[in-house]
Amino acid sequence: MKQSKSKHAILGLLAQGSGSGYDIKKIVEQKISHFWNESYGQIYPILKDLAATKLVSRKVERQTGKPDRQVYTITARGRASLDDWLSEPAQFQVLRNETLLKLFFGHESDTDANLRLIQRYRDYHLQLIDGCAELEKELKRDHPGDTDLPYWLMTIDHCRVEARAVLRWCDVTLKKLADLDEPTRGRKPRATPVRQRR
Amino acid sequence: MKQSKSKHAILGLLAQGSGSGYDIKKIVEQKISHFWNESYGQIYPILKDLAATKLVSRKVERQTGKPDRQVYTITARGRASLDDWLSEPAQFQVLRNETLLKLFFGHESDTDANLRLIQRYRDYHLQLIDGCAELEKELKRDHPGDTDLPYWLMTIDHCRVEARAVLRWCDVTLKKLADLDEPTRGRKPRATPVRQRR
DNA sequence: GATCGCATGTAAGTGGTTACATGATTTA
DNA sequence: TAAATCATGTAACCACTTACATGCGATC
Repeated sequence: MKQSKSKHAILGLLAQGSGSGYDIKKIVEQKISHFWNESYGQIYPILKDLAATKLVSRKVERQTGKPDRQVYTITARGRASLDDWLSEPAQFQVLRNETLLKLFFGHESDTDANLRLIQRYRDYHLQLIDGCAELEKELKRDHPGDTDLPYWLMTIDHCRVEARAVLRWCDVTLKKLADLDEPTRGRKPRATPVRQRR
Repeated sequence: MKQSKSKHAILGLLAQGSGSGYDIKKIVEQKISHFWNESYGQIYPILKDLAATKLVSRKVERQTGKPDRQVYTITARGRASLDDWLSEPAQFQVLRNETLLKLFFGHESDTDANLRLIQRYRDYHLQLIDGCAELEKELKRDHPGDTDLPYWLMTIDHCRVEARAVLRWCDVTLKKLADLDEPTRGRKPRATPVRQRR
């Protein structure tokens, strides 16, 4: 098992506070979903593995009415492992962008499809920006004065700054696509069949 | 086998020109590496599968001195499949950003490590911008007047616009990190041991 | 009576990378 | 003579997702 990324992501979250697999999933969705994701299928086996290698400890919390919780807490060894990972340089993996892939094949498609493609991409980034604002408000409300907060806000800022840039690119690109089309068609022929090219 | 993404990526590249698995790999690296990647371990089995399902045809090209080439050409069925895929909306997958993950845990790390983290991220994006400029020049030189060119340039523009935004974010963030640190230390204590926190 | 939230987990499958095998020719 | 380029392919492995199973209590 390597799983270095997910493993350390979970370890890091536990360093910011003990919790269950269910808690981890909630935190991922709420606080870091703009740049990270984890599924239960990863989280539970990794927690088991972390416990087996003594990087975290586990204790059962009985609850009435609700199922028992397995609460995990980082150990000194876990801290050391986290610190090692944090001091290593981060990897930049090539991010696959399906929208750009389709746009790259734009000439194989038709203008309407291309416009729809970028319009959806634009909508998505608008929503992202809203989501960032929402999350920022929430975090500031729920964690005032928290020493972790400034770092959290920096990641939100990254998301927002990037989304804004992409938004502007969308506007420019929508214009370019319309211009590319203009010489060919005399304005809105509409009845373009779906499976047509050029 | 689903492989919808890689499969259609390869199909699309073949639509822009016939070629071998080796050619595909070259094109991926040269033209779309800023937002896509494919390994031989994917390419060759997918080409085999595309040929088996008649979406592409294959013919052997004998070469003297060099090994034979398996040249693949998209068929009418392949075109239809590509068109179907192009008219479907693109998916936005959550991109995992390890740098942001580590920054999110910034308080669990130390300021020097955080600064190094963002500095490396900044360097990477500077290089990316250079790479974009380089690629743009190359494509304009090698494919003047090509009908595909405008779409290719749009994807490069996306990369550049995004990288520039991230670059600015890096500068702001580096300052924020330095400011966060200032109240704690009276300027450059230097001998901070690696495995220290807070 | 349906669905949502809490809570833990597994099995099967997918999508992808890495490393390896082969081997000729050309370049450094 | 070492390494890079051309060229095709496979096997093993890994990371990750999806779907499923279970079951209680609260809300709609």
